[in-house]
Amino acid sequence: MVNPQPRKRGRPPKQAPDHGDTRESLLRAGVATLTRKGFVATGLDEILALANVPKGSFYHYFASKEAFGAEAIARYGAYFAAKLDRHLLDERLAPLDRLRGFIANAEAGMRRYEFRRGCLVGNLGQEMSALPEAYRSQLDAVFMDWEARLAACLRLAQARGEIGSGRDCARLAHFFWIGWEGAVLRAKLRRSGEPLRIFAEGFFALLA
Amino acid sequence: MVNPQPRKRGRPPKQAPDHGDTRESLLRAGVATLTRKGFVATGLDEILALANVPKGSFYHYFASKEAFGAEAIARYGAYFAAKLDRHLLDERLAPLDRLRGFIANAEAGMRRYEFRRGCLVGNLGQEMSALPEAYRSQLDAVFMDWEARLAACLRLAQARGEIGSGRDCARLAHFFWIGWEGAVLRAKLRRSGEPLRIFAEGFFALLA
DNA sequence: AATCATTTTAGACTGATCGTCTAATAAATG
DNA sequence: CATTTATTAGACGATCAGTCTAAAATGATT
Repeated sequence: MVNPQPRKRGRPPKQAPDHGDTRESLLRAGVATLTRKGFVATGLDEILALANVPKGSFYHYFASKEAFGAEAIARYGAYFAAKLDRHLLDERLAPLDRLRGFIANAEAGMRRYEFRRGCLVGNLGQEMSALPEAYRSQLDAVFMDWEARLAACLRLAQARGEIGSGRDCARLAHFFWIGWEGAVLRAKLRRSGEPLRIFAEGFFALLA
Repeated sequence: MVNPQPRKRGRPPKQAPDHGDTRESLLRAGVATLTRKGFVATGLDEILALANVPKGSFYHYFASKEAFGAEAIARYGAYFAAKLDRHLLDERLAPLDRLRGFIANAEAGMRRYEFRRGCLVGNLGQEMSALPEAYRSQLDAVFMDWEARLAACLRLAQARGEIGSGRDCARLAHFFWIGWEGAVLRAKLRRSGEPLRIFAEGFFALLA
């Protein structure tokens, strides 16, 4: 349960900074649930129950499920980009070791939820043909953002001679995220981190 | 529309061999729709309308939506395995060219539907946490079947020295399907065959 | 302090759609 | 003609996203 305490009716006090707290709980619960079950399979009632927020509040803060989903995508995209940077910009490690660190961390994260949660962006991407068309460009933009961050890291490795100088790092980054989403999908299906490791191994073999 | 003619109530005449036709129409329409929209997002009404079959008939032929889905998975798995064999066992081509042929054919197939249809097995795998648990082993088995067929083809290439003799072809095949599903997902999202080509290029680079 | 305005919540309600089921219908069978 | 078997029509309750009204609790105004 994300926010177990009950809420009081009426306007909240100003010094008790409830401001945006309900909204925040909803988004947190939404990201968690969408990451696990996807958009179509997730009912508002489920998010509401997880956040301990009454239904009446939802439509006070969000215009629709579609608008809520768009914010959840943005939220997840930013959260994940920050996590990525924490690894890929860590100057204590060699560039490729940073990527290895991210991969290990991602597997640990999936294991923590018994491989039931995947990637929100991947989930919604797969559902695209049943989703609001406006999500398409948003999801694609998130991928491109992640790719740019990875490409920068790969270029650092390339400058150190750890990636052949002829290789196109942007293309390699593209390749990585294409395959990584497949690996996450498969890890969810098999309830195992092995697909993540198999893909990672292949990816690193490709760089040499 | 898969089967446009209307149906009469009551037991059908014997000489007009409708036998199994309704059921067949349902499965065909089901595979098409599940390949496009996934399991949860697809309502029975949509399949029924596509097959031009009345709702009451559905539960005459199938015990439940879950049972119907299981048959659709099996149907798609077998259909796809046959398509795979048509390429991978084509002795007129060198083993790796057979794989290239399959990839090109798959891209053409996706383009034909404007990249709106993906892979039924991949779709349902992604939805797994909202699906009947019984699907898990079934979907995994389909993947393993496809992997075995690809691995055999790769071993042929290895025997011809086109893949390093130290490489584990089963593992390479596993890598391929992990990444391929990611590429299909991305192709759907971008409405473009480019992700398929980028993944394929990387995969072949990995073999050398 | 009393009043008013604003923000938020409670939860019943709507219409659509979901998967499922029963009773009726029509042909085959004896 | 009576019975059995195959098929369908349409009703059913559950659940869905989304709406709405009234109540409640605070801030602002006087």
